[in-house]
Order: sequence, then structure tokens, then C-alpha cells
Amino acid sequence: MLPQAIVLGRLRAAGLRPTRQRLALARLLLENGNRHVTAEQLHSEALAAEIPVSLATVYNTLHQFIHCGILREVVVEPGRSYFDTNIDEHHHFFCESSGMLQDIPSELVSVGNLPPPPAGAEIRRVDVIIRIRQEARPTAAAD
Amino acid sequence: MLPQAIVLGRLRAAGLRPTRQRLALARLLLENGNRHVTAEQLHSEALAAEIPVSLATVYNTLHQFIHCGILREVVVEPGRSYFDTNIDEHHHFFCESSGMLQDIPSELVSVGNLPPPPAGAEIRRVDVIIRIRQEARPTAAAD
DNA sequence: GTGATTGCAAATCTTTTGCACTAAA
DNA sequence: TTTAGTGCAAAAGATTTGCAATCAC
Repeated sequence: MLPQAIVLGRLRAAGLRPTRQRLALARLLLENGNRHVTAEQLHSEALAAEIPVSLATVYNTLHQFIHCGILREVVVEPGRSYFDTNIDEHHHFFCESSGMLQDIPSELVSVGNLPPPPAGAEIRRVDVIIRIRQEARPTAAAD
Repeated sequence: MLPQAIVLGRLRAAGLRPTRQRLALARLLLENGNRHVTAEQLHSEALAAEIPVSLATVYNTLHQFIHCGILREVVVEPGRSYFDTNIDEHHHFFCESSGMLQDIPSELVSVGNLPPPPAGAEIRRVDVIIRIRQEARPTAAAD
């Protein structure tokens, strides 16, 4: 729930002109806690909030935000990208039944003992995705 | 480098009729060690090997193979799927510069201390993706 | 006013689908 | 013969791009 002034400052700091659309999208993303949205979802939200913006601009803006470190992209399903407002080191639960993504703070997963990367390569990031599925039947006896 | 008879047996065991195309694709995939291919790549290979097959059939076949456990899908980039012939538990290096995927045997990465999944959900799989990038300049002084 | 940004629609790219044709059992 | 499998081309989704119109500075 950042105040608008902070959001505005982050845009300026990133060298992005705070246009109506950019600021509005940034506020939707950043003033509501950690979020995982698709471009479509954000576009719908923007329209619902009476912010006129095209889907193309949503895509462009999301990628600008990723480029300047305001967002992170999470790839868990073929054919769809999620945009994550949590830019700290962390991991994810991904529910294959519902498509839901949930953050896992990095201190809750211990990833150790990594093999060295191939020669001449540097590690950019380590992603841990715990794929889960909703169990078909309830845990308690109900049958 | 499995002999053809083994590949054929795996298809039959999976209940898949060993048609010309299926068998040929399975051989390309399974007789060359652990591989990570896209549908396009496999299609090109098949054509180069004089196996007439359409891209649609390659997609269908790959998904059938995934369904019956001969292959695994790896999602690391938006908009493109990789198909992995290694179906054992393992992880991956993914090079963002080249798009290359490389297996990491699961015993080389220790992932511990996982948080419990949300209520009513079971863990299907844990994927660790180490994103790497080719360093821009050579390691040795050259500038 | 000027250049960055936006909107729209068309283009692109990967993947899926429908249906007539072909091949395996 | 009978049914599963295949090819093609078209459809479907997600994302990107080109360019004229608009907006922030």
C-alpha cells in the first residue's frame, strides 16, 4: 500500500516519464501488496478502474517495469507470463489446477550445493517452483 | 542410444500404436541421450532425416509422450516449450543468452526445508532452474 | 513545441483443432 | 475392415510492432 508519491518516485528514479497510464498501472501493481498478474488481468483491472489503456500498452509497460527492476517475470506455464511485484529473492508455489502463484520467502527454502555453472557463465538467478495440485477429494471423510 | 526394439517396446507399453512417425520421433528423441528440444527443432530434425511428418503431428506426438511419461515438459521462457527426454528427478541450467538447457542431476542440488503446501494441495514436483548468462567478455584479459 | 508515449489494428509466433485421407491391426 | 493416426490449413492465444495521434515536459 505505497502512497502514490512513492510510486511516482520509483518511476522517475527509473527514468520513466510518469504518464497517466504508467502511473495508474504502477499504482495498481504496487499499492496492493505482492501480486502475480497476467497482462490480461492487469488490463481488465485498469479498465475496471476507469483507466483507459490498451492491452498493447499494458504489455509494453510491464516490460519496461521488468527492465528497470520494478517487476519480475515468472514463467511457469507455456503460453502465459506472470508478472510479479515481489522483486526480492524468493520462490513460488504454482498450483497446476487453478493457475495460482504464491510467493515463498527465500529463507523458507534452502537451496544448497549448486553445481558450478558452465565455463564463462554467471548465475543470474535461481528459481524454485514447487508445483502443487489441489487434491481431488476432501481430506476429511465425506464419501 | 537405445536399440529400436526398446523404443518400440516403450511405445507399445504406453498403449501407443507404433506408427511410422511416432516411432521415428521416439527414436530421434530417445536414441540420442538426454535431449531438450522444441517442437520446431524436432520437426526440422525429422524432415532432415527424411521422415515425412507435419508440425501438428510433432506437437500431438510430443504431448502424447508427455502424457504417458516418456517425456517431460520444461517451461523456462514465455512462449516456448522444451521437451526433455530425461524423466528422472532433476533440475536445469538455463542460459538466457543462448536458450540452452542443461540437466543437473537431482543429487547435485540440495533443496531442503520446503514449506508445507497450502491446505488440500499435494506437491507434484519441485523444479529448480538456475538461470545463467554467458559473460559478455572473455575471462582472460583481452580488453 | 518537441520528443516520448499511447492506441489501434495488423502482424507474428507458438500451439491447437477439424476433417478428409492413410495406415496399422 | 475398422479404428487410430496423420496432414493440412485454418483457428486460437499470447505477445509484438508500425505509425499516426496525443501528452508530459
